[in-house]
Amino acid sequence: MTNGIRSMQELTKNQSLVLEALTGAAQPLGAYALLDELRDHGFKAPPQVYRALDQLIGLGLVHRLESLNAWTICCGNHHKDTPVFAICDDCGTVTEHFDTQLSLGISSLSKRNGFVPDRSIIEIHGQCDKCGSL
Amino acid sequence: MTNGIRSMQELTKNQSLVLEALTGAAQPLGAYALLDELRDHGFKAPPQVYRALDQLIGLGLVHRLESLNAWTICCGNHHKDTPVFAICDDCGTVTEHFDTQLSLGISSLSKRNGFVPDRSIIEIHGQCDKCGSL
DNA sequence: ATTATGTTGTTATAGTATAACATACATCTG
DNA sequence: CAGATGTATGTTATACTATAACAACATAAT
Repeated sequence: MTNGIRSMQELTKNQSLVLEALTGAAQPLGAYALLDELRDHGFKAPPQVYRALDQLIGLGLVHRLESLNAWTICCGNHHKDTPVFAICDDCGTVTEHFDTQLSLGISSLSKRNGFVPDRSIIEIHGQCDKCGSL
Repeated sequence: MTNGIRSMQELTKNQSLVLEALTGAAQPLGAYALLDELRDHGFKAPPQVYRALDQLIGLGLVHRLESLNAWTICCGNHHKDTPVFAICDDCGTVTEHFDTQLSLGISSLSKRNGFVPDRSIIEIHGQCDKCGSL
């Protein structure tokens, strides 16, 4: 299986291009923003972007922000913990956090309700440090 | 102002129709599912649905599920608290919860980072009670 | 080599949401 | 009342987001 081997060694060209574009961005990018940025590198159609994004998510290198329809790089190796995103509605900046209390809260609430959690989404909209103090 | 008065007394026709459709549904509904259900009642175009949904959300009667692109009725008067949704990926059932630990966690994390929270999204995907025990 | 399998490219289309303008209707003001 | 204002609603058109389906290509195993 080519994919299993490659995932250990390196990313495909498309995966690398998408990851670099996201890394260079100050904010999360939408799929079509990525497509536009990567046309010079040979990208021509949405599926190329969506596939690379799905694969990068599978590798834990990228997150999707559900409330923005956008993607951002994963900062760190906290795989398995639920990431928490603070999204500034003024300047668009998004920061990623990990929080034990929130992770435990998800587990606890799930257990209490007989629910088996698989993946959780926590996104906080508001004003960031900078924008809040203006 | 008509709206201020009406919001105290009653919903507009479109708002009522959308709310009833959501109340009668076993699961969250998408905007176009609502549109189809309400064509018999005179609905003809998406904006009618989206406007009613926005208004109902403003009134605290309806929630949007960001990870499903769908809407559901709000169960209760917990206005101000962050709702937590448990979404069964097997049967599609969604339950709404309120959790002090999670609410405090959101506040705490925000304060720690100088973030001013406005609205938060917590959605847990997994298997519900029923589906998990099959 | 040939088949089987998986990955990528490409076209077409499906699904979700909103802009923009038209119309109607109620309330306020002179 | 007449006109101004504000909101809600209807309607058309379009923008934005995502995936299905098939073709082309590459790779690995038999």
